[in-house]
Formats: sequence, structure tokens, C-alpha cells
Amino acid sequence: MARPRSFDPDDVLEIARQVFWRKGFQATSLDEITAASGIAKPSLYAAFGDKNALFLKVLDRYHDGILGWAERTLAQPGPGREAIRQWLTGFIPYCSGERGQHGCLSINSATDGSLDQAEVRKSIERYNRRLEELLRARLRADRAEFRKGFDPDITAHTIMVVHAGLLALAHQRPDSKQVKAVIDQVMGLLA
Amino acid sequence: MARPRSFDPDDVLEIARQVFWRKGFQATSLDEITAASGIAKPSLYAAFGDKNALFLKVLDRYHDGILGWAERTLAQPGPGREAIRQWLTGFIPYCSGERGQHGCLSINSATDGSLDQAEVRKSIERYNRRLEELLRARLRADRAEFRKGFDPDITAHTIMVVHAGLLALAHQRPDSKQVKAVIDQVMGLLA
DNA sequence: TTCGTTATGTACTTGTAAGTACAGAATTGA
DNA sequence: TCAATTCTGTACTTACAAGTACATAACGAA
Repeated sequence: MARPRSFDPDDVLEIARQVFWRKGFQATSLDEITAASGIAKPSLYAAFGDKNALFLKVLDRYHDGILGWAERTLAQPGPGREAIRQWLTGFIPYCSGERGQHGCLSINSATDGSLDQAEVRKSIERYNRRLEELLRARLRADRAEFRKGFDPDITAHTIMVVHAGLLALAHQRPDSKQVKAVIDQVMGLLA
Repeated sequence: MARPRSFDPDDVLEIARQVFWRKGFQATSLDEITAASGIAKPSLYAAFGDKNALFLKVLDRYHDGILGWAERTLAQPGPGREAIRQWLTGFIPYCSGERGQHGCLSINSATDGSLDQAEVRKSIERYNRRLEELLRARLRADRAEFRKGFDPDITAHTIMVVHAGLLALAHQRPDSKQVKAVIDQVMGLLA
């Protein structure tokens, strides 16, 4: 037929993710992505569209990755409390120390005023909604574990808030013990 | 002596804050600030230095404003629990609805990878440290209100996390009732 | 091998934003 | 009124990044 692509789009999205994550959308130039990936601009444009479209693909991929992991973790057997604790605990490496310094790509994007594009907002909203649904479903299913008057809907949202807060403060590189202590304390709400 | 300044620097910082808050540091051009303020670039440069320096002044001013309010609120007489609830409740207008859509300038800046300048980071760190100190001091002072085994240090940090999370998720314009419900639930940790 | 097709790389255009040179305006002190 | 000084506005330079034109390379099919 014709000349085949010389690169795997997924590899490029992975590299682009790293650059966007480190520097943010605005401050990342396509030249940096071409430098990091070795792919020239016309190929990037042909494969992904313009910078906005490329970023959106990166962000969607990022969301899908986290959602997949959340689905697996929150579906595990045993007490719902432990599933949720394990889900939160899984974020500790991304909320503390060196690795936490860039926080979460989704939250970084949500707080970036320059990304007011409707599609980015929609992607983030869908992601947050889906995550909260997973939490809520598990809390509802296992509500017998919890005290009387326990409200799974509000609790799911509170956990989302804590999760967002940990990742927002991750840029300060807190100690992982401190993050763990917060999680432990918040787990007290699941009494 | 010489020709006096034709504008009040504080007014300009206030206008610059609005623009930076809405669009973020990178995406804000000085031309937009000159348009919004009516002050030409050379005057801005003479008064504030370059774009980074201007932003830093804006951010410091923002931090000072919130810290001043926090000091007043958290120093009020009565139960510490109520002081803290009032402090958190005061953020509701900035965490919900239309007004919440731009979140918090400090958190937006903390999550902006392009703002890796050491001074911005330091300003944010100082702000967070000071805020947490205020909470911790009040929780320690009133620890008699709380249950046995209550840990004011961890609790202060948890409240910081919740506060950050509410302001990070503010960009989704949640309903103020939902924000209030989260605050109520978290106040349960101060039992 | 040759043709049609699609990818690639170089080098360009274009737009925009940061920062500044300079001439002239506004003020106070003499 | 003049002089010294500092501010202001216009218009510029410079840098950089987004996006693209175009010639060429690499493939499969016939």
C-alpha cells in the first residue's frame, strides 16, 4: 500500500505524557516532544492532530490507566474498607517524596486555567465521575460493614476530596509517613 | 522631585491577580494586564520587575490576604471545633458554583509545572506551613474538647488536605450543599 | 521494476509575547 | 521660569513556538 509508520503511537503518547506531566500543557512545546521522541512535527500532526488534540489523547490515556487500576483494586474480594484503604494506599508513591513532585496530571490539568477547552474539562469530569461511582458502588454494596446512619454517597465524595487534596499537596513532596497517617485518619470515617 | 506615579501599585496588583487567577501564569500575557489595568508595559516593568516578579508579588499578596483572614477566624473565642468549622465554611463560596470555577490561586500555582521557580515554591510552602501552624496551634490549645488519643498534628494536616482537595475540585463547580456535607463529615474527625 | 500512496525531514511562514529604546510629559525645587 | 528627575506611551527588537509546504523516502501491489 504505502509507507508504514516508523513509530508506535502508544510509545509517543507515553513520552508526551511524561513531558506534559513535568512541565504542564502551556509550557510544553512540540519541539520538546519531538526532541524527546525523535519524531518530527509533521508526523506528530499527521498522527495526532494539533497540540490540543495530542494533549487530549495523552490525558484520556492517563485517565484510562488509573481507572483500570481502580476498577481492579476496588473490585477485590473481602471487606470494602480494606479495598478502599488499598486503593488510597496505592497512591502514596505518587503523593510523596521525589516521585510526588509532579502530582497528578489530571488535577494539574483541572487547575490550569489555560486549559479551558471544553473537551479537556469533559474528560476530567468523566474521570472524576467514574472514580466516584466506583467508590460509591463499593460503599453501597458493603454498607453493612459500617455504622448506622452511614451515608455512602457523601463518604464517596469525601474520599474523592481527600484523594484530590493529597495529590494537590504532593508537589510539596511530603513524607510518605505523613500521607499514610492522613489516610489512616480518614479511614476512621469508615467506622 | 520628579513626576509621580499615575497609578496605585496595589490597584494594579489587584487587577493582575484577577487575570492571573483566571488564566494562569503562562497563559496570561502582559498585554492582557496592560489592557485590563490601563498601565503600559514600561510602567509595569519599572514598578514590579519582569513577569515572574510581578506574579510573585501577586501571589504573596494573595497569601497574605488569606492568612490574615485565617488568623482572625481561628483566633476567635469559643470552642476550637467551631472556629475551625467556621474557617472551612468560609471557603464554601470559593469551592462551589460559579465563583469556584477558578479554584485557589495558590493551589493552581502549586500544580502548575511551569512555575518551578524556587521563589514561587517557597512562597507556597511558607503559606501552607503557616496555615497548618495556625490550625495545629488551635487544635493543641483546645485539645481538651476532643476524645482521648486525639492527635492535633495529624488532624491539622488532614484538614489541610481536605481544604486543598475542596479547592482543587472547585473547578468542577460542585454544589455548595455537597461541599458543606463534606465539611460536616470531616468535622466528625474532631469528635 | 515501476507506480501509487503515505510517511518523513528540512526548512519555512506566521503569530504572539517578553522585554526595551527613546522621545516627550509631569512634577518639585530653585 | 528653568532645571533635574522620574514616569509614560509608542513603537520597536527579539525570541520562540505553532503549524505547514514541499521535496523525498519507504513501502505494497501489479
